[in-house]
Amino acid sequence: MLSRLTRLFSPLKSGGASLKVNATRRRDDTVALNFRQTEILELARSEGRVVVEDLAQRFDVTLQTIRRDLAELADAGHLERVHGGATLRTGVTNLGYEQRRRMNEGAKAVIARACAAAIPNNCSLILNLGTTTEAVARELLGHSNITVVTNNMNVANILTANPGCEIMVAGGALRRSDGGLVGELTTQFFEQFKVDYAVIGTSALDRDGDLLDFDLAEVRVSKTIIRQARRRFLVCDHSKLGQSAPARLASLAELDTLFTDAPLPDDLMAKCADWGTMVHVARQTV
Amino acid sequence: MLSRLTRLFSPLKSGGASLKVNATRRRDDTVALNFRQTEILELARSEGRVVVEDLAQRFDVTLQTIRRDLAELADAGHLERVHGGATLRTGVTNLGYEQRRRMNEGAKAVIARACAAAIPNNCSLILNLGTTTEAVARELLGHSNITVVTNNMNVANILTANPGCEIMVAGGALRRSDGGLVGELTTQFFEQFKVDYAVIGTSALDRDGDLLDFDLAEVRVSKTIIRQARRRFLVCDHSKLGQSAPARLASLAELDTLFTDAPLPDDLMAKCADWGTMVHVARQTV
DNA sequence: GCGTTTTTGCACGGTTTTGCGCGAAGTTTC
DNA sequence: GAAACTTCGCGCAAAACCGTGCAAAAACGC
Repeated sequence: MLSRLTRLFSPLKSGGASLKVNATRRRDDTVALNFRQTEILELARSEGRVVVEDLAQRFDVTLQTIRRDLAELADAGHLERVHGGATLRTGVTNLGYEQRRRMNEGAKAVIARACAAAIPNNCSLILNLGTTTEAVARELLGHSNITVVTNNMNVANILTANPGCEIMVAGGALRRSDGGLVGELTTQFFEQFKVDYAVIGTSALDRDGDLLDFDLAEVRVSKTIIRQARRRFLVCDHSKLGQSAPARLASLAELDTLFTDAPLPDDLMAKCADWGTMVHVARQTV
Repeated sequence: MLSRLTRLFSPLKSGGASLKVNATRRRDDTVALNFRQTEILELARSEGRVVVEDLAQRFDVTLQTIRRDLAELADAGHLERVHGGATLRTGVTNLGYEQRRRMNEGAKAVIARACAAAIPNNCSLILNLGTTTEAVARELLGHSNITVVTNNMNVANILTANPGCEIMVAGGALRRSDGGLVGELTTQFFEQFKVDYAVIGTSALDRDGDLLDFDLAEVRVSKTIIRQARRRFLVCDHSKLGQSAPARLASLAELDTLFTDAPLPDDLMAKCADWGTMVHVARQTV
């Protein structure tokens, strides 16, 4: 812990003529990053963190080389070095949230990929709160000429890496726990838009096909989002199935497509067929 | 084969002092790229980067030739040379902002400290764009029970570390270069608030006491911020003095206090006295 | 065709980057 | 709280990469 703080307060040493720098120095004292460093930064931006060992393997270089890269990126203020790797410097680091993000990481990724594949270029969409919608943002990094409206600061951060994406951040009260913007003002903000697609997540999906959540303020925002979109996608991994939460957000009946990673129970499947809600079960591509 | 095609692309070699440049020089001092260079540039644009070795193989020329090409493309400002190849200039990294943040780092810190000292606990305030206002946010980490409304994502990130601070993020279009939220929607958002203090920065402060900036959209937002606050603080280090920028944001006359790090010229000082604008010159504490 | 200009290839010395070994610092476990 | 294990940073030597001068080759103008 202390080590992290020391790091924050040590950039003075790089202020003057720093010695061996593994990247070419420009006139203006900024540094042109080499290939690997650029890519590491991209990775960090999309994943939120990078691990020394993984990077070494990925680029087929030794650990020392990666460490040098990370040290430079940290010096330049782009990353924050931590034991074993590096993270983005964004302050929104909530332990519980990080944990939730890692849960079913693989499942979320395949769901997100399927969802992103259903979203064309040249369109507008809303991404709301949730770790799965963040995964969708990551999969949208390759899309071009899209406008994304979001109340999720993490989504906004991720999508800055995509120059072909205009980002509109919704106003509102910032929730520290997950970087979410919620409240009356957020609702008002979304009311000023009408987009082609909405991608929403949920805390729970019960047997009746109802989407449930814990925070009433968040639910109000989500309801508005659903209202302001032409097509509505739900991204939701199997762990949410059969769970419960106090606030009702919507019914699957109101949505166009559900992207998930495991087949629904037969009765729910039948209901979806009734409602005309498509169900897309994404499969792990080994 | 390719070398023969090169011919086709080297017109107008009309004289001028010929340096040793591997591309023909035109009257207007721009350079006509040869066939290979054009294609390299295209490749770079589509791939994001090019590798010396790959290019040499692709064009069936030696490494030196490619290096010469890249050197020229870099000279012309089209590419950024890095070890082993070259990347697009507008890479993923938005330097420039980092750089600005580091300029006069010390001065900004003392200015920010003075400004934060003038802000009590239990109040509401707006922090707008600018690296100096970010410094203020850092100095506000110790305050308690404050509400901060901001259109600066960095400020929001910084203040998440202060649990005694409610953060309201303004909605709007996200500007990648500095994490700023600007535009009509941002203005609308601020119009819904009335706060105790506004802390604003500026790109330039001229001899007439006018605050100037480059981006008109940003200026509109700033004007609104000034209107929605009971007391207005300007934080502005000495490097901004006497600078110029196209858009007029406000006059010192409209502000309550200026926090800076060097005394103003006498005439401007007199004007401030006239206007009742306090000037607080913060001193470096060794 | 012949002189001139431009471009390319080759050789060489200098610079940057990388890998390796080692002691120090940090993290985990019991 | 101490031992076992990782991870880290640094110095040094090898390897890869870079720029430059010079001569051969190609293309051009007339």
